[in-house]
Formats: sequence, C-alpha cells, structure tokens
Amino acid sequence: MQYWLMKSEPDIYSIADLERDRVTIWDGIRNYQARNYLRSMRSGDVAFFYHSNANPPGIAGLMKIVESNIADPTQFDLDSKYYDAKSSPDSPRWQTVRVEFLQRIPLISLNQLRENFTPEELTVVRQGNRLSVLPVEAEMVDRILALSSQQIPNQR
DNA sequence: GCCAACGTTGGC
DNA sequence: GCCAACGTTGGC
Repeated sequence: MQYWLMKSEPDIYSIADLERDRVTIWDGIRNYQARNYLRSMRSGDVAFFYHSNANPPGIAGLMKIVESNIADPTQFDLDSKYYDAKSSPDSPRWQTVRVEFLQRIPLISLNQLRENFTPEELTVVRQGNRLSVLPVEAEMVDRILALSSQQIPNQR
C-alpha cells in the first residue's frame, strides 16, 4: 500500500468533478517519470488530489486507486491532444490508473505544505518540481492530514 | 501574462 | 552521445 500525490488543474478537472463522476481514468500523462509511477500503483493505494495552476494551489481531496495498469485510451484517439502516433494497441506506451473519489479536504495550500515540510520530506514543495505524479512517504500522510484535521476514511 | 525550471527533440 | 533549441509546467 503506497501513497501518492497527483496534480490536476481544477479548470480542467477538479476534485468537484471527481466527486460528481465518483470514478475516472487519470489520462493524459505524457511524462516518463510520471508514467513509471503510474505503472507502480496498485489497487488500494491512496492519492492526494492536488490542484495545480490554482489560486492558491494545494491539496483538495483524497482518492483511491481502484484499477492499475490501464492503457491510456487517449493515446489511440486521433482527436485527442494526447494522441501518440508512436504508440500502438499491441504495445501501448502510456499506462495509467482508474481512481475513485474518497473525500474532499479543506484546501491545504502549497504555502502550508512549505511551512510544515522540507523538500526532502515532501517532493511537491521542492522548487521547480513539475512532475504531476509523485510518491508520498507513509510517515508524511498523517502530518499532511493533520494540517486540515482530516483522516483517511475507513475503507469498506 | 511572465518566466524559471526542466523535459524533449533532433541535428550533428 | 552531446547539447542547442524548443515546448511545457506551474507558481506568482
């Protein structure tokens, strides 16, 4: 069981959208390092939903990985901006996961995260970090949630 | 809208 | 394999 942080621009897809949809495929990741993290995710892992390019940016909710190793369908979609001519259904280049809404969190801003964590503890507070999928060490999870007095809900 | 950071592309 | 040019991310 691992923990992750996954970024999305709320103008494009927000925690409210995930709450409405309940489940979604996390598509459109076209960075190899991020993809490698997606590949290593397993069903049952928990991820922080991070609002990037937002005012203010920060953690806005929690979600659960419910299916892993999914070939990102947009890589084969000619009409998608994520279409990849170099990928083929025989050997898909981009894998992703299906995520399920867990809960919203009163926003934990990037500033709050910076005040409470060193860049070594939490890579998202590292300057210039553009990676949109990041692992979070288990020891940090409670400390993050404590910033907004939240707990991970009991799993059924 | 700006721009620093940094990943990717492609010529050599 | 190097690296300049270019494109993207994302905070501000």
